[in-house]
Amino acid sequence: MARLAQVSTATVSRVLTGAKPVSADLAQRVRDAAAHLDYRPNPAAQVLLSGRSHTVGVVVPDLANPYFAEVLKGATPAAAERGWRTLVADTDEDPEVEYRAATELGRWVDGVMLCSPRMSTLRLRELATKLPALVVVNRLVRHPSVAAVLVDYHQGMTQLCAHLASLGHRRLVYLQGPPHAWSDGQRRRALRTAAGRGLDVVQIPCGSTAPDGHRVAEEALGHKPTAIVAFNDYVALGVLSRLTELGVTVPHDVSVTGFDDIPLSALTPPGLTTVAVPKRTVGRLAWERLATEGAGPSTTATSVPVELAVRGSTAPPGQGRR
Amino acid sequence: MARLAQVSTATVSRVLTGAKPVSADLAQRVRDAAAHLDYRPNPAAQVLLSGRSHTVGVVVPDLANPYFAEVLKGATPAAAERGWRTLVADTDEDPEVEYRAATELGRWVDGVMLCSPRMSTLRLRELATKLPALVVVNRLVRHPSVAAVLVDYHQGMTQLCAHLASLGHRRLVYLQGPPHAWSDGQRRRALRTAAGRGLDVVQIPCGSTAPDGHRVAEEALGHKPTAIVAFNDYVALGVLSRLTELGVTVPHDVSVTGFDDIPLSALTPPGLTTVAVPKRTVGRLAWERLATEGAGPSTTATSVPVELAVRGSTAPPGQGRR
DNA sequence: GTGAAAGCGCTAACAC
DNA sequence: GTGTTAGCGCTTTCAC
Repeated sequence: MARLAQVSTATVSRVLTGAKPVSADLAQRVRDAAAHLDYRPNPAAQVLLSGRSHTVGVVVPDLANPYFAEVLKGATPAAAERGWRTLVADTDEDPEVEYRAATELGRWVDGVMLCSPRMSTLRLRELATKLPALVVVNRLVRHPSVAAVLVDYHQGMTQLCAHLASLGHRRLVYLQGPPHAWSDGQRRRALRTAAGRGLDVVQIPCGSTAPDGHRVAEEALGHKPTAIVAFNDYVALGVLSRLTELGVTVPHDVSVTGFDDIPLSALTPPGLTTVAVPKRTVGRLAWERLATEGAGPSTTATSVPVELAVRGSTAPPGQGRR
Repeated sequence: MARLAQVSTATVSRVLTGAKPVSADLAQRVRDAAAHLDYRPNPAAQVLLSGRSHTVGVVVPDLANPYFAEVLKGATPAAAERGWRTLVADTDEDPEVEYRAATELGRWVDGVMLCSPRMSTLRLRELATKLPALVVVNRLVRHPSVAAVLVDYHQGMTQLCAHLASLGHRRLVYLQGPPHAWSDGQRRRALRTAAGRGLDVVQIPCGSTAPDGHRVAEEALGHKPTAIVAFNDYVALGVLSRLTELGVTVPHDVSVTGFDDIPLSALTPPGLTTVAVPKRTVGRLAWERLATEGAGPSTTATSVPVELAVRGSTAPPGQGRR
């Protein structure tokens, strides 16, 4: 390459990085040769020398969950705009895999974006000291070097409860999310507050997928609620399916709500009442927190607002069961 | 590190890689020091030296599509078992982004897994010469250095048609997938054969998502089919939603089929008749083809069988519309 | 069985 | 403005 252009390797580097001025003549020769050979600097050598890979690692509990896929679709293009890559790891909801994936990624990348981590706070703090930079999505971590982007689940659930209460609902069943999910805790905190205001809330363990919702729907019904509040939309879809099988009509016999607002939610008759979360925005913001690392104390968490989306799956109760 | 253990860096390397025998005494000192410092070899340096990153790049058109998320969940653990990483890129169905992503990944990784590529065959061949190794999923490429893993969509669609024909269906509407999708071509090839055997098939452009299916369902109905054959399950779910809105009963008024067998398909009443594709197996096989690169001529494509899954969304036609 | 040293490809510091 | 050189951290000769 340098030989073809008859210049030193340093000159090639200067032309390609634009770090120092090079005479027009040489610069052209270098560019011609580079184009001719389809030459690109070896990334490994660049990383070794600079210690920076311009890559951010993204760790998610489950890529098949549309929520995280969307977060990724927010983060990746935002990063690409500045010439950064994203490297994704799926942990299958396993806290141990999560920790290992983050640690290992940390050796390659300049920063890690940890989405809805299931690991303990202790290990999370450990990670903070090991990784070059860390931003956590959907989990509050009090640590000077950990940035956080938080969706306001508490506010969303509060709005959902207010909506149901205003329709006249008094008895709800809440289908809990995965264990150790911070976002589940936020939702439940809001439910406790709502319960203090006269709403009767039964909670049952469930999960985060449609099969989970399908499985527990009948049990939920056993508690005679007027509304079933699912951890997220995907779970709610499973609930709706099961209710249909059971001959229970929504919202006539029981109301159902979700959370997140995935594409199917608007379509599935009668339309799922949910809380819209700007998922791509979450991804973009998380990337930005990582990119502007050091531009200020990261102790403040970025909060992302949500919006109630009322559709056909909620209605006043009390028409009674058939 | 080497200083702490009072040995040369070469000895450290030999202990850690296990390349050459080292006396028990030294080996223990090295291991202790490594554990104490939580030492790990710098990956960039290893890559620079060896030219191998033990990383495979996976390029998919859309991560939000459960299909590709599942393929990934097949490939990643299989690769991890051998100490390999996967690096994922989402191209948003854009052939240009796809080419760039694969090319750029190729500089980092030891091989690229290109899933359902939308780019032209010409560019695909170009890629083959640029990349260290290439396996293509769901696309037939005749090139000596390109391995292929193909799902037998043709066979699946043939079975689906046979099933519908045996129920007595004579007029179908097929909702086409994304342009340039090889798998769509395979399905259509099977449909043409079926058409030659007396099945009347109307094809209309659609896409690969639930909103796509929702959008075109009414148009499909306009062709007065007794069955609607969707490109995939996700599309079919959109169709089912729209039909419900329109007061059209499945399978009484019209039968509906999907393809792929995603988790929701089994749940959604009345249960979606579809073709089950072993998605994780596809991912695993693709990884294996990449890993055993050079272990033989890659000109033969690996074919993955599929299986018809009959559920409630298909039934004999002819009860007529209400 | 062990250490010293070369060199992977690149960029920054240092001559000229 | 340009070339020469050192050195990023590792593994692999090559000597001993």
